[in-house]
Amino acid sequence: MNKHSQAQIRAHNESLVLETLLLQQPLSRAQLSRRTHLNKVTISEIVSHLMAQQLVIESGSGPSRSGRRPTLLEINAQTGLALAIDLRPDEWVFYAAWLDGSHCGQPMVLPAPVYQRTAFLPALQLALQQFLQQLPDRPPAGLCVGIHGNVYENRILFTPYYHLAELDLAGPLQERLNCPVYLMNEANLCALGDLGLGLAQDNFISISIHSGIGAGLIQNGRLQSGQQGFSGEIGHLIAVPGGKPCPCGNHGCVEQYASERALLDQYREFSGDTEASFDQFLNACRADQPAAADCLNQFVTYMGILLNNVCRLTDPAAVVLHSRLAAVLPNLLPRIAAAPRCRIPNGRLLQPSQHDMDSTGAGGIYLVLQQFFGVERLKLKR
Amino acid sequence: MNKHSQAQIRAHNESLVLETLLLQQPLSRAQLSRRTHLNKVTISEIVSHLMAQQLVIESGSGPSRSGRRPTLLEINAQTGLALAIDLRPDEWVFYAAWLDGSHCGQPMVLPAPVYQRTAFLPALQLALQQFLQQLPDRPPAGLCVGIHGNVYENRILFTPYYHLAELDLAGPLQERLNCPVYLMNEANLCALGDLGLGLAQDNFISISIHSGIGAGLIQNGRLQSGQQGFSGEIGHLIAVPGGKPCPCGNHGCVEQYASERALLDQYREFSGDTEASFDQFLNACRADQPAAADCLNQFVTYMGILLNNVCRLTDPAAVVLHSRLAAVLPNLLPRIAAAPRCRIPNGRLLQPSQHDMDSTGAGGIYLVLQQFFGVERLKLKR
DNA sequence: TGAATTAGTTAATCTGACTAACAAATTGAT
DNA sequence: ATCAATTTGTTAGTCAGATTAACTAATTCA
Repeated sequence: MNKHSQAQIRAHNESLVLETLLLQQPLSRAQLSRRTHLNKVTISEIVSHLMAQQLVIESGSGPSRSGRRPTLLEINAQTGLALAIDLRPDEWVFYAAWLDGSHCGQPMVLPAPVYQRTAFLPALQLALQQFLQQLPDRPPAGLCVGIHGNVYENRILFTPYYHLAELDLAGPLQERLNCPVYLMNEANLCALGDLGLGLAQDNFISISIHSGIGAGLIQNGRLQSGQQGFSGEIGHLIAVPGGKPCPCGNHGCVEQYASERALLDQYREFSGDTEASFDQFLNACRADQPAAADCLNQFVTYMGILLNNVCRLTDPAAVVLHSRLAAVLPNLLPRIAAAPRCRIPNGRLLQPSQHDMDSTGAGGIYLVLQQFFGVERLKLKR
Repeated sequence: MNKHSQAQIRAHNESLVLETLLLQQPLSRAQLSRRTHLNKVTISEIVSHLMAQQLVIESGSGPSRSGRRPTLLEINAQTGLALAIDLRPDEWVFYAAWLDGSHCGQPMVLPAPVYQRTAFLPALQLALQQFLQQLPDRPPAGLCVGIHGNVYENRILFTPYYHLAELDLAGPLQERLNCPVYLMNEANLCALGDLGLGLAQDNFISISIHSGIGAGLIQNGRLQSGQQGFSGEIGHLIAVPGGKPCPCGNHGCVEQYASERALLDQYREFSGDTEASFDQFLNACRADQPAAADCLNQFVTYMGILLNNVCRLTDPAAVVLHSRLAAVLPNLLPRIAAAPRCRIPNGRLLQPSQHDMDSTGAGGIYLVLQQFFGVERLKLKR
């Protein structure tokens, strides 16, 4: 708990007004007053302050059945940019959005240069510079960098692909951009992205399947990252006691059975095509080839176990699945949900991600805006 | 987010003062001012209000190196009683504590009468009446009833032992006692009890092993009970795909391998003594009998898997184990923590429960006091 | 005995939300 | 057209609660 005093009331109520606007804009002062239960007068004061800061603008007047027509208020989205970068193993993706979360231009994709550790930051700075030049000239509200690995309080603890542990990315970028910089685990960002889209409710878990398997856990509308930022490492839940060895040192981790890498290995073995690519596997799935179908059966089984375990422990309202498989195979999710071992509680949803902007990027934007506006919840405009 | 106004500031700051006192009493007004960062004057006002309510008393003066000696303040523990009941399958236990969490007399234990559903509430009312007669005559601050089963927002959804689903316990008790009544899952209460003892930090998980296996999940100092109060059902994490059938409908739930019931079944099979009791099993463990040792080996293995799965998903700072086994076998916990599959993150603690008051009861007291004082955290006096 | 120090109180000020009264704008009935 | 009814938004004044500054009270130590 923290001390409260007048100044904090004002800050809090200002955030409340912003949050309400961000979730339901456009709104008039009168509507804001009704929704926040703050007095009309208070709302007017707060709004004029926010307008002085250029955060809010009047955007015309709304309809009325009888009585004076309301002056509509909106977040002044054009005054700043939220930035996000997804540092994937194979490519770097740069995202920019206006302050309401709507895209600003297209994401920029670069093939990931494999640099030594010391060259990493300069390369990133350069790429970022290049990206910024394409953008309208607005002060950045913040930058969020999605890391495939473990991050805790802006420190990188471990990355499986690059060797970034303890490399200070945030400091130099912060200095260069003159805005806050946040580092965050990629799966956690996916969860924030789902939250921002309003796809899922206050309690859900967002599962990302790539070459590994990770998850982000949202409880009571907040991301739970655990004591050291290691929560959601569900790729290393043990699905098969004494099963296949995993680089983590254990045996039988789900990641060895249901990740893209595991599926591809399996497919290569079953099909005899030792050079097959993941895309070829996807095509084989679509074509219902027996080798691919066997792989999928196995995938469904292990996903069922994984979902059961996750749901039993945290009782989410929904599970969102981020996977190239789900995008390609429309009946995959129902199959998983119906798997005998899945046991997703009655009526709970297993749903695919629905971002047009990639989820990690959307999550980064969400985080930046959350911090910028000092707000717990908001909605990203598409 | 909620609107803030002057009245709420005062309520919040009053709670802040109470919370600080509850965690660190006795304290002087000056110390309170320093710890809460509230002004001396404000503290004096709040304290005199709390004293008028009989919640706080002056308890003498403290030492001083130089200058006026401070007047020490304490929670006025004797003005009310917190009550808790643990409705175990085999017995009912009634607890009473003063407002600082210290015991008031000994818990009352009754063998659980197996009544029909309709007779349950009258029997409970009668027993409670009897318990209250032994207690000093103070107004109850609240009553918490620990349920072995699923509870959500004071509604009982499912109980494996009694048939209490949708039976309204809270309403009638509330009316009789004239104080708030809370129903809560037993494993969740254990976790609150551990929190109250200060045994564990802000992120931990508390695992209870009886005939089944349950858990309570504390994140950021708050109990996470999931969307429908079903979180922590870890007895039904799948440890062995396609393993032993479980009444829940799945196969291979940990509960079928590491619960007291599972251990006893196993021991009866291994030892050939089909009538052995759990206490006999415990004795056999202490005596290092081969059949018992085999059971324990299996237990250690499955607990290792369970702990790995739980820790990977939620990244707790500690795991507290509530089990008769742990109390009896001092080297059991180190063995589990060292199990090859346990993978509790470096330096994280696996520790036994340390309540002298039973954990469920302590958790009930914690919940009642939390609500009574309107406070997030507090410390139970032993 | 008095200087230094700490605890707690009193009186006055400041900030922010609220109330009441009003002006402005719009609909719809006469 | 005109006026009543209704809704929006503002202005002026009040109230609650935290803060500041200046005080009294009590204690240690030289």
